[in-house]
Amino acid sequence: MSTPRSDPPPVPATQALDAPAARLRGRPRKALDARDDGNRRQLIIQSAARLFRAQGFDATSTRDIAAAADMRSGSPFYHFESKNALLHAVVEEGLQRAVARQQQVLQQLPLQAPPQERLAALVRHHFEILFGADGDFIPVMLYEWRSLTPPQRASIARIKADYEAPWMPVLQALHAAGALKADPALARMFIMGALNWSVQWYRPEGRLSLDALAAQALDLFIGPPT
Amino acid sequence: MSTPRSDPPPVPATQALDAPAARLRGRPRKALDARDDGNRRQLIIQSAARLFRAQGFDATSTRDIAAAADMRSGSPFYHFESKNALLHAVVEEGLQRAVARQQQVLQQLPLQAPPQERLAALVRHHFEILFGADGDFIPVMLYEWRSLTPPQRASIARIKADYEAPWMPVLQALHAAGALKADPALARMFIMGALNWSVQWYRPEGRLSLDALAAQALDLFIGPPT
DNA sequence: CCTACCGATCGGTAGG
DNA sequence: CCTACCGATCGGTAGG
Repeated sequence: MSTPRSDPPPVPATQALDAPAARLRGRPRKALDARDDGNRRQLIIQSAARLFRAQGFDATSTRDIAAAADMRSGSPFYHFESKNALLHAVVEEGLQRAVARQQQVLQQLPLQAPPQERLAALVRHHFEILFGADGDFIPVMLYEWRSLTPPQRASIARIKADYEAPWMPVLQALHAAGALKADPALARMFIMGALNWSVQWYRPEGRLSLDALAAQALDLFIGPPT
Repeated sequence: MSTPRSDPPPVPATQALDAPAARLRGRPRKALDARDDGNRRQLIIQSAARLFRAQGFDATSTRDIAAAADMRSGSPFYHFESKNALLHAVVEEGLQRAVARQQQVLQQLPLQAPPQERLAALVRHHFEILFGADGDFIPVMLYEWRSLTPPQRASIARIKADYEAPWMPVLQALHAAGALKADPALARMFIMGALNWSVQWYRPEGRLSLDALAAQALDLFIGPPT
């Protein structure tokens, strides 16, 4: 009457032995598009990001992740050394994408764009990172920073600095122009905090659009556009 | 050679039986000030708050808490139904204290105090809550909201509403006076987010005082005092 | 990448 | 409030 100590068997548990003649009747194969690629690793990262965001790192078991990626419980460890290494991969990948996309956004601005317009683009893009299509990665970083090991944190902090760097000259220009009343370095911390905290209360499916959200944030920090 | 399955024995493990004559030579008594009060429960809450903040709710075992409160592993369950009930108690107690102290702060303001001064008091007090003497409770709420059960969240949300209520008339007055450029309801979310996020980066032992921190936040949101 | 499993830890409890 | 323990779960691994 005791609970089995090992993983539950796969769906069809008819023959236990892997007799050569039974090979083709074994466990159903994965869908073709999910096999033989090198993107099993990506699938794990994607699944982990979603679960880590929804439930938290500690509350997500590696078995949950394996199931979400359509694998058996031990298989994520073929791709990742540890659960922590997987968290690191999620955060690193999300942050690298964010840096790349932010650079694109900034390059698409007119060369002479005023700092107000630059800040608007940065803020709007930041909300996109938080709530857009693959918007699980950065919230995982925001929530689970504590779960990274110190060396992992150092590794992530370097990429994070790349993300934050472009904000400073913009805030300094706004401060010099009198549009920003606080010290630019502290303003950056407060502003990013205000934006990041929105993952706690903003719901993209609600009435308020991301554009309107960004406009209100800018109103608060530097007043309405002139 | 296997690890013991039960808790490690108390420091002196000489006699196993509780022979009446040996009563007075048993396990050392707790310090007098920690005994016979009804405040063992408070000690557990206090210890849990500190550990939950430092390590997170999931990463803190009830054994850690028991040890920090100078008890054996099962004893917290004499005072609390479950680990979750303990988390709820921590958050509830912290929030109730915050509401009470905030009311005091507001009552000490001059009756005719302008909204700028009122917001300054609210912001300054909020930082006090986050970084002051027993500053573990509210950060636990901010970090571990997800770990509360839905009924617990509803219970806490009611007290949270009491805490947040006094902010709205102040922000509305500032908006009407032209000092606050964003919609007051959204401004409240952004402002509290900016303040709350500071637990991620501000260190009270650093160069920046809480007063200076509050002044900078006010500069950002409504400009320098006139 | 799966099978079958280990060792550790954890929340919680019966009984005193 | 302690003792002694249970059942479940979890991260991770050897071997194929």
